[in-house]
Amino acid sequence: MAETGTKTPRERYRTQVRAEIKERAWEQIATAGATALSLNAIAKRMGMSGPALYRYFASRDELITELIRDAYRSLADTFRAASGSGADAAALARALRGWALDDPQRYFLVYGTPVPGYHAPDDVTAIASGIMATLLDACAALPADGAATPFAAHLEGHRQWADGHPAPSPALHRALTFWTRLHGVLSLELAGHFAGMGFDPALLFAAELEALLGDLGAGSADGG
Amino acid sequence: MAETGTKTPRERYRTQVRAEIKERAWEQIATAGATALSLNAIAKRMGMSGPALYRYFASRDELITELIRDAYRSLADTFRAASGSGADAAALARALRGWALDDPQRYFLVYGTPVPGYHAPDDVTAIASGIMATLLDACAALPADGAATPFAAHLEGHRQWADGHPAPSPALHRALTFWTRLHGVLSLELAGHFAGMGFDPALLFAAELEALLGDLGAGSADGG
DNA sequence: GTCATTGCGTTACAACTTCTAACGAACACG
DNA sequence: CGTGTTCGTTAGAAGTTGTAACGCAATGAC
Repeated sequence: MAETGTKTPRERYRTQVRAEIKERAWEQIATAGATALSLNAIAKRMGMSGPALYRYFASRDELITELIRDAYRSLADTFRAASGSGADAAALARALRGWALDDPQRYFLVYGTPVPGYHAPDDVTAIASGIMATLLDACAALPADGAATPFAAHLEGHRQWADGHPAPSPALHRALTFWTRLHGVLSLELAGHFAGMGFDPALLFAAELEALLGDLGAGSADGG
Repeated sequence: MAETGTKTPRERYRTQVRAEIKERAWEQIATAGATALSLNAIAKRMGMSGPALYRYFASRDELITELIRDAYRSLADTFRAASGSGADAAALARALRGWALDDPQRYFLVYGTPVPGYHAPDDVTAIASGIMATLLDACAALPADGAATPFAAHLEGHRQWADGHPAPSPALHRALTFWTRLHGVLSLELAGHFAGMGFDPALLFAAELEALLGDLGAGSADGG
C-alpha cells in the first residue's frame, strides 16, 4: 500500500474526493472562518450525507489539521518560488503579502489565534523550518552592517532553530525581525484593525520593508 | 429606570450574576479558547440550567462581545496606568507585554483572528481610539529625529484616525510601527511560534523596543 | 399586610453540530 | 463469476445554541 504510484482506481477516487472535501472546506473557511467549518454543510454541498465524510477524514480536527498542512505547504512553495531567482528578501516580503491577501483566512490558519491544546504535527513544523531556511538564505545574502546587537549575541548561543544554517547571528536576528515585523503589519491589516483609519496599509508594509532593508547603513526605521 | 445609581436590589443581583457569568466565561476562555466557550457549561458550573443565562445575555455572541469590550477596557486601563507617570513609550511597551502574557487568550480576543462577519460596536472602537491616543501621547513625547519618511508624508494627508491629536506625522508613523512591531513579536510568541526555537522571546521583544526607541539617532533597528 | 406585577429559573422542544454503529450496495480483484 | 473490501446510507447518542411556556418568588404599590 505504499510504493505504488497513483494506482488503484479506488485510491484515485479517494484522493479526488478528499481533494473536493478540502476545496469545499476552503470555501467555507474563506467566507465564515475556520471555527464555522461544518462537515455536515460540506457533505450536503457535495450531495452526500454527513457521516460519509468520516470515511475520508477521521474527525473535523483532522480535516483542519490537513488544511493547516496545505496552508504551510502553500506558503513554503510561494517562498521557494519567490526566492528561486536568487535569495531576495524584498521579493520574499512581497510574496508573503500577496499570499496573505490572497486568502486572509488561510493566513490566519497558519499565524492566527491557536487553540490552546493544539500541537502541530511534526511534518508541519518541518515545513515551517523550510520556510525559515528560505528566509535565512535571503537574510544572509543581505549586506551585513557593522556591530552585532546584544540579541544577536544571545542568538549565537541559541541557534538550534536555524537547523545548521551557516548564517551569522546578525542575519538570524534580521530574519526574526523580518518575520515579526511583517507579520505585525499583515495580521493587523487582515484582521481589519486598520479599517477606517484612512491610511494605506500597503504603504505601511512598504515602509516596514524599507526599514528592514534600508537601515543597514542609512537611518531610522520608523522615521521622524 | 435610568438615572438612579445602583439602586434596586434586583438590578444589584442582575449585575452580580452577569459578573459571575463573565468570570466563568473568562476561565473557560483561558483554558480552551474563545471558540470553545459554552453557555451550557457556564450554566452548569453555576448550578443553573442552560437557558437561564439567556436572561442575562441575549446570545453567545453578545457575551463574547461583552468580553471583548472588557478586554479593550482592561488594556486601556493598563495603558492609562502605565502612562500615568508621564508619557513613556517604553513603559507602555512593558505594560503591553505584561498585559498580554497575563492572559494570552484575552490578547487574542482583541488582536487575534477575527470572525469574518463581525463588526465591533461603536463603543469598542471608541476605546480603541483612547488606546491609540495614549500611544500617540507617548510617541509625540519622544525626541524627534530629522527627516520625515515617505509614509509619514502619506500620513500627513490621512490622519483622521489620530482624532485631532496634535502629534506631528513622524510621531504618527512611529506610533503605528510601535503597534505593529510589538504586536508582531507578541502575537507570534503567544501563539507558540517561538516554542522550541530556543531563544528568549523577552529578549527579542526588548530588542524591538530598543530599536523603536534607539534608532532615533543611532543605528540599525535589527542589527547585523 | 395584601395584592398585582415583574422578573427569574425551570422544563420541553426545535434545529443544529460531531461522531459511532449497523446495514446494504457497489466496486475491484482473484 | 464469486469474494471481500470499501463506500454511502440511515439511525442514533451526546452535545451545542436558542425559543416557548410555565410556576414561583421577590418587588413595589396601595
